[in-house]
Amino acid sequence: MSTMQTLPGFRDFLPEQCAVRNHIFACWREVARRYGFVEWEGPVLEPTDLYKKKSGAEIVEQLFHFKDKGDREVALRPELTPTLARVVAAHEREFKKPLKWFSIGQFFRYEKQQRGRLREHFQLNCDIIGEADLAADIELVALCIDVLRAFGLSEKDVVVRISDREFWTDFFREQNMPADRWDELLQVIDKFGREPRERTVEKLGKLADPVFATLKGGGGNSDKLNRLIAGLRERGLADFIEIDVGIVRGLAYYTGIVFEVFDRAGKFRAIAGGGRYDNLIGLLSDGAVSLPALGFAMGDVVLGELINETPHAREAMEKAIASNRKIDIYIVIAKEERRADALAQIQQLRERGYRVDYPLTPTKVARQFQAAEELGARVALLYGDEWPQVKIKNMATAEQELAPQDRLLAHLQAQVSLSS
RNA sequence: GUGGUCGUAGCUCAAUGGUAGAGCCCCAGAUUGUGGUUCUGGUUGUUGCGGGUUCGAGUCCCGUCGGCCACCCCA
Repeated sequence: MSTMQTLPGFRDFLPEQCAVRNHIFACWREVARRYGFVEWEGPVLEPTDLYKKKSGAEIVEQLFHFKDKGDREVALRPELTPTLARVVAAHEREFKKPLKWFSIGQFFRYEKQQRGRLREHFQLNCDIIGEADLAADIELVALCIDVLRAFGLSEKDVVVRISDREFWTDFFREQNMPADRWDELLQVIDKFGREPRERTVEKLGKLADPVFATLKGGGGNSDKLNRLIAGLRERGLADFIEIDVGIVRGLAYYTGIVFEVFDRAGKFRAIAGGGRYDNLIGLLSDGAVSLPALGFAMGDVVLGELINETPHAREAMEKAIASNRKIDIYIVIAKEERRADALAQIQQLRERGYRVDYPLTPTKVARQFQAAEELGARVALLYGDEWPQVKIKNMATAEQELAPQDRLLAHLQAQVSLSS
């Protein structure tokens, strides 16, 4: 393994990729705040037991884990929910309910990488804690949809498939299945469609026929799911959702509504997923604190791929990135004798919030204008023989005017508004 | 973790078993202080790495590392 390359599944973020990532973060953060969520963060490294206990075997087998120098079994976090549950259990009395928290962070798993699945990725996590009412589920799904819409994705591009684990546990109860087999059966339903039908039949036994019938029939008779649809219809978001009782999700801790987001074309992996986990906080705190909770996560990798291949979303992103990258003013130092005067001015402009760049070493004027162009400067200020006047050039129109250097700021205010 | 496939300059790719190349990018010039154009010149490689076959290997064989695809799994 060469030290010249990244570890498999890890990425370098060169300026271009970093800009993409930051654009994604900015949209995530902006929409979460629009919904009144507040940002928090937890540690990247946790005791391995935190995940062994509650997440289910699927995740634990893929943990990036090792022993630290204190002989502790530790793991890079594969997901945020167990951390959240722990934090909330410890601090819940400090906050009014419901908590509406979001977080943007990096997560890890030790798995052979493939397109859309690396060993490291960034996720938006949005959680509501302390509200058992379905209104919270509706709010959360609406938030998830609005996050996608912030990227220019429409109901033609993405779909939220929604299900309810309670729908299945009620069903198992009716079928007189012992409760200790429910998790296992849910896993079988989760895999339905991904493995041969005979294997599913074999695993389900006498339950096979009724399960198939239910999957085919959908959740039409579920009052809860119908109320959820109605809630989203009221917000004008119904076109984004579909009821699909085949959605169960791999994690063991979900208890109620669960959902996953996919691209309509079915080209990519799941873009986001989440659901209700009313028992997890109680489980992790050994019953000390019991709070209903729900949340979803959305990763940057699949989302980035989808944006890239959805023309209108891609254009919107490129436009946002381009305008964010631009500087406001480029200082052309045409005569080195004026460098000190130029630097004094640069300092003032920067203090006022302008994005300003200039050549660090003596450079031909033509090259300096070229740099101004490439950096996206709206104006260039030329320091040279005109001193104590400064030549102001509008880069878009190529128009030039002279201004006394002590009145430069007033002249600029008319031409250059601050980049945000 | 299993199987398939690929690996040549920073990038995209050429090269019948016979001297490793092109375009782009980057850097520098085209005599005086004005822009994504043009022209000229320049840097860049242990052909992923290690073995083997051969007079001779980028090319064939084996191994290994890495990428991609499928399976597994999917936060």
